[in-house]
Amino acid sequence: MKKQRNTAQKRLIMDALMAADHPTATELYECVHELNPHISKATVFRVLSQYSDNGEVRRLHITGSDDRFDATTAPHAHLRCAYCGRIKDVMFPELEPVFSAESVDGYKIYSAEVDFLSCCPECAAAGTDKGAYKN
Amino acid sequence: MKKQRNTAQKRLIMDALMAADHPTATELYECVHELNPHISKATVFRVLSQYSDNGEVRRLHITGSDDRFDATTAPHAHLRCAYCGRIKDVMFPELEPVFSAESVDGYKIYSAEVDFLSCCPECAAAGTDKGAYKN
DNA sequence: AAAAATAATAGTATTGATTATTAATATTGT
DNA sequence: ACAATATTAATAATCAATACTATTATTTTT
Repeated sequence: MKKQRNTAQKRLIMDALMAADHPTATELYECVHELNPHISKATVFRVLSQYSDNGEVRRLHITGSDDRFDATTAPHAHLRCAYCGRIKDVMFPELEPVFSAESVDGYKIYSAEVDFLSCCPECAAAGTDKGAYKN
Repeated sequence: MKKQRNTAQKRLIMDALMAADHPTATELYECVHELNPHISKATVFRVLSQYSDNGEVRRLHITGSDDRFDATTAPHAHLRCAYCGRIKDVMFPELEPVFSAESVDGYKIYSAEVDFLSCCPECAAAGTDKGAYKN
């Protein structure tokens, strides 16, 4: 792998990612663009992919949305509200064996992604829950 | 929800989906197009979305690929080989509590998706495994 | 069994996220 | 400072997914 350099753009993008909440690349671009209107969209995509390849950032493949990015690297699952779209990090004991699996059916495991489609308390309180399968 | 009709196109698409192995919509379109060259790409996307909204089909958002579709509705996780891209359905006892969770942190759970990034036995044997984080 | 109402389709155009390209700029090692 | 290498901005290109629309198929009503 090519040696990587530390640039102002990368720092800006990483800082914005840590401040943001599971943004898509495009959302992060908009965010970063306000701080430095000169930054390119392609740079955001490239830097995120680079960090993701390193394992410094996790790329989330959430159904029904573009890829999202997460600066939290400790093992955790995601709760996504089907109605308002918010995503919450979550960890509980039953997930432990899933994230620590090293081999399954002869496949060597590198990492696991666990996503729950759900209804958040706020949307439930607002009566938004239709019990849908929608995804 | 609108009442749904059972059409020749839908049957064709569903049959092809069950015969195929976690295809993307485009792959499925190509497959179906050979049997009926008159069928429209938009129809494949529409029918798959319809089934997915019903819960008859699961939509998978897999890293580095377009959405894929799975006709198997019983709870199961996916093993994806980081090198050859193959996807294998898998179920083991430790996953049971994950798929049967009904509520977490006040979020009401509708469904769970579990995906393992891995190296399949064939790619491991071929020495392809680089232990990568790549996704 | 027509007519009316509704759903689905084919074909095409459009959208929008992501990737490729390339010339210019910045960073690092010597 | 110089040479080698990595990074970037800006733009163009790609391609999955969606929107649109006129037409066709199916169901329901009369």
